[in-house]
Amino acid sequence: MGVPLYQAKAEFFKTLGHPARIRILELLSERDHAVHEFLEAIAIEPSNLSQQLAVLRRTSMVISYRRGGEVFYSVSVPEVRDLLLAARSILSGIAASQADLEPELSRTAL
Amino acid sequence: MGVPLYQAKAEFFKTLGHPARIRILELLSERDHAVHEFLEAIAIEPSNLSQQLAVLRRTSMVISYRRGGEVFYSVSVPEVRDLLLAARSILSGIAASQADLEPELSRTAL
DNA sequence: CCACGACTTGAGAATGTTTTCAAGTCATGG
DNA sequence: CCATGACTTGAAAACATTCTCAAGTCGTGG
Repeated sequence: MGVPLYQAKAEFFKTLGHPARIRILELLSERDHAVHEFLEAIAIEPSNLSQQLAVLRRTSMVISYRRGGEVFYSVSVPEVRDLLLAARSILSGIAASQADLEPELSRTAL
Repeated sequence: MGVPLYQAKAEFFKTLGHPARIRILELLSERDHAVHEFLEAIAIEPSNLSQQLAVLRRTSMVISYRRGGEVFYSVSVPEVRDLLLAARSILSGIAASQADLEPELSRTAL
């Protein structure tokens, strides 16, 4: 028998539970990116980035391919974009009923 | 200024990233439950359960109320149910292209 | 063919989360 | 009014993730 479903779900959400991985997925939901492009956008050490990308690869959320000297990444689960949008709207609901973090919600795409 | 949005999202997903918390939310998405009902359904120590409930309370995903001797919990963010469903379907997509955990996907509601 | 840029890997230290245990609180039935 | 069942809290131990640093791979331009 496989892993219980609720545990697979927990692991799935856990892989979304890291700021750098969220940023990566946000960027990828627009278009494929090379690793050095993430480095420009994300404020993270190359080796740390590589490990976060490895986490996303292991869970099959992204795939990588090489083109010339660069390595590109691509989302393999397009629905993740919906999840990011859903999180955004849930967060804005929670924020509305409380305080904090709200101003940010109006300016960004995801 | 508030917390950056991508970080708030990561924290949000992190609170979903625990098997007991997933079970709790699954049960709550059907109806309110008393703490002792979770205990019957979840295989977890009372104090551990209480801590996981506290995590969900802190992030405003559930609220609790007391009725007589029992404490009840209720989801305060109904959209979470959609997230659980989305995760289920994404997982089934990933599983279909690989192996493992698949059999479980047909029998359960969330 | 070899030096360089682009990226990954491994290993350990630093942090964070989860679990457990003992000690509470709170409401009710006796 | 106090014993009991239902639940929560705090603190420490156990476990897991993240970060950093040094060393490595892989292609390509010179």
